[in-house]
Amino acid sequence: MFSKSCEYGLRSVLFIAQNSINNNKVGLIEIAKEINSPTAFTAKILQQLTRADVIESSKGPQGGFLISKTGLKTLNLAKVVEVLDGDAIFEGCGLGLPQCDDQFPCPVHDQFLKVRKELNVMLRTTKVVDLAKQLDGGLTWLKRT
Amino acid sequence: MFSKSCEYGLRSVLFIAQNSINNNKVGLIEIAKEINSPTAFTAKILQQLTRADVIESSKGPQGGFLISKTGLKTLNLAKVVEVLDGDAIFEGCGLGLPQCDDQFPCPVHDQFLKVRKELNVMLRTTKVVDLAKQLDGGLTWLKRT
DNA sequence: TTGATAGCGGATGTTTTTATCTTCTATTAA
DNA sequence: TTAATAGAAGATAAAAACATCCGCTATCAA
Repeated sequence: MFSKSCEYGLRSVLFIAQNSINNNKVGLIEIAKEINSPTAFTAKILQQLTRADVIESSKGPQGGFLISKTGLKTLNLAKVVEVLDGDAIFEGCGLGLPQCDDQFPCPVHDQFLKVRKELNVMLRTTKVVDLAKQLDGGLTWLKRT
Repeated sequence: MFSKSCEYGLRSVLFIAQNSINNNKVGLIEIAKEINSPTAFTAKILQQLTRADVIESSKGPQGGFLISKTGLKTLNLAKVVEVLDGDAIFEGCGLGLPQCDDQFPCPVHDQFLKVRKELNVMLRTTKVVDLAKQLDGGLTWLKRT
């Protein structure tokens, strides 16, 4: 469904969000360890998310990553996916045809339009902060303890 | 959503099905040309589909690919996707977590379960033969003429 | 002010996916 | 029976995705 980058990105964002709720900044090493991802690769992804203003970073000792209170209010899954995987999953033709649109639909156009729309709505309406709260409450897991 | 292999595979199957409806066998060159795919790569994909009994092939002059009448009756999109992309799209965790299940759900488990289920139902209930008929009737396109 | 820390950015390496090339075998028709 | 056709299969190559390494810069605390 998503690229590895996007999976690591989503997991990172959720873990950072969980910590930001508790006013806690988290560093790269801790993030990679906690979401079980390759450290250096995760660093690249966090850089992308920082540049896109999805998360904030600070350098130096006691540095790390966080999501601001205002950021938490609006951040949804779609934004993270968009930054890391682009809009292919939202827009692209199911059969990979470049010329497929409503006027010249591919054979699976209608079927995919419906499913993709549902995915889009789900990603757009699912707020990171809500998932982070469930995670913090022990209702969901990023890693088997 | 799907790999390139799977996209080419689905397009091939639909084109072969359209021809099989009209009792027409089609060769590799024609398929690749008609669905706008790299010929040699498409050959590999057709081999996979042949081995999996999704399509049938015959060698030599007048050889080519086809889908039998009985095959057409039952073939759906899910089968093709399964052969070429495996079941990751149906089963895998949205965040790529290996230990994610109903008992230890990841933060997006419920949301993805729903979307994935819809995708699964859509792929299983969409019959290749019906899409092929629409294609044959000029209602949908695999290639802009 | 200086040393340690931690993120940044460019270069590099590995693996997987995508794609091609070549040789072989089965089939058909003349 | 033979020449041409067309798919099968293995080796090879190119591109993209995944991942690492290393020197740099900003920051904080002593």
